[in-house]
Amino acid sequence: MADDKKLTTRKADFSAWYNEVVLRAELADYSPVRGCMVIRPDGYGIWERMQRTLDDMFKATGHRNAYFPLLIPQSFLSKEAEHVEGFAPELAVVTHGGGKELEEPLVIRPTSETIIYAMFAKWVQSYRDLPLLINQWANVVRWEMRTRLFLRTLEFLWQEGHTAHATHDEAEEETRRMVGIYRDFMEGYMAMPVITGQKTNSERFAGALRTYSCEAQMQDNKALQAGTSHNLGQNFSKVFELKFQTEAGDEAFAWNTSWGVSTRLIGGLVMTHGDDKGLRVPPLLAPIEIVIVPIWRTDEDKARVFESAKKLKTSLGEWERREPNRLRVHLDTRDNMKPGAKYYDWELRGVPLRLELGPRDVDANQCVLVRRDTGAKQTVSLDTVGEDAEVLLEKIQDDMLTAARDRREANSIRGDITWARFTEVMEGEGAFVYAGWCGSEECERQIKEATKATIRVLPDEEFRSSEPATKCLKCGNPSTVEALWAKAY
RNA sequence: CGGGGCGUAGCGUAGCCUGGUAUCGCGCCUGCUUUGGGAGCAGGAGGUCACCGGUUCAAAUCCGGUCGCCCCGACCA
Repeated sequence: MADDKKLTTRKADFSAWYNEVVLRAELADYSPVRGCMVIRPDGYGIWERMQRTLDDMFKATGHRNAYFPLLIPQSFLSKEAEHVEGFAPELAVVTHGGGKELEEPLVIRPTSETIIYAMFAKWVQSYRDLPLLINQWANVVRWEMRTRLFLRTLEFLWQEGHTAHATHDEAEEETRRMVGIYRDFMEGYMAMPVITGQKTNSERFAGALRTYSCEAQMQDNKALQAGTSHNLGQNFSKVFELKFQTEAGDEAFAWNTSWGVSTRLIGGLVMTHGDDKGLRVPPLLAPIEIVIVPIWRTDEDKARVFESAKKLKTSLGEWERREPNRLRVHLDTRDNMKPGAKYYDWELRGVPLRLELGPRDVDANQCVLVRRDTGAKQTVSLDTVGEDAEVLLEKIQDDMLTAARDRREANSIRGDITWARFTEVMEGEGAFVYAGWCGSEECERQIKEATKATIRVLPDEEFRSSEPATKCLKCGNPSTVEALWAKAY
């Protein structure tokens, strides 16, 4: 780095840029164990806001939290054939406990379907016990070969929802409902637009009937699978004997769903909104929404600027918002840094709104508000700064979503596309390509082999092209469904 | 697991080829002056040179081995 104050630019090296932002904004740090990470307070603060919001959304749709154990008997994993096949390569297995070799090894959960449905089987007897709507916040372990901060680590934090229903249709409805909730969260809070749709069989969750996904486009035009929701059918209920007596008195297997999002979302946030100055956090998820930077020249100035700044922090902190939350304000009192250095520091950390207050401002009963997303400055009266800040924060939130959506659309290609053009795009800048697909796994496989692009989803109706491609991207046969192709994280 | 790179102060590094007890920058501490876009000066603290073994009067440096981490590929939320 020629100038170690500056970040590597996104254009020069996107993945170096990403690592630098995560480390320097103090979201996370490497741990002594390969592939594991420490989530630092600034990163965890974002996660806590995500958790709180999602948790409220889950509760509002009737789900309740519970906690299931970290350790699962190995035999449980083996019961569902596809499931064990899918997860076997990445399991961490505990073979010893209390100084002795265990009779049956225990796996550290890579996901909790098996233990949860085994328990559900004990709890459900009658259709009156359904639906059973459970969520848990937990850590899971998957022994990945290649790891990246937040995006892929050996251990990560997530929530996994698990439900049991009396009918297929109810389970399907639940599966779709949760995709909708995820989408609302990602767009409404993260300002990260997503394409929703169904996964092809090759990308389906191990053991599911169908998998739906929310796919976001990162600034390098690669797709990030941001959340998934699975209709598990009766695959797990059959092997764990999750049965119930129907209203008519028959015995039936329950229908299950599971759905999850993880700390990977934080990586998505960085790669959606970050710029060459650092992180940009959407206001609704920002642990600090407004940072006050006081400016002074003399001791006398310092005293009255600080006094004014403290009052401002208090009054903003008590400002009523549309939600029961208050404005989250931080006053930067560090006296060993010049204001300019503080600006760079808070820009790196992504605080959405900066409030500059100097002697001249105090005299004039005003302050300067600076948007992190656009850099735009405006001078406002101290009498109205609460309203002004609130309006600006809402605007920033909206504008960030719009900007991200515009960028995604500018990097999307629709309609029939030649194979030559497709490979050129995937080898170059990349894009979301809505192309025709004949439905054969062979074409899907060949395209992946040739270009590393995969079908991210078969998009839901509202995302499909008004004039979709007519021919399969690979074989040229008539297209049976429109598919969204992209390289993925 | 293949390919590449790197381990020297909290961080980033020079020194290694050609052996002689470690350089510089940032950060940190103290003081003074500063503060509206990355402050200046002066003084100061901070090191098992990743680890183990070997060669040598002498090893960060040469030789052998081990470990770890990062990056790029095959698998993945």
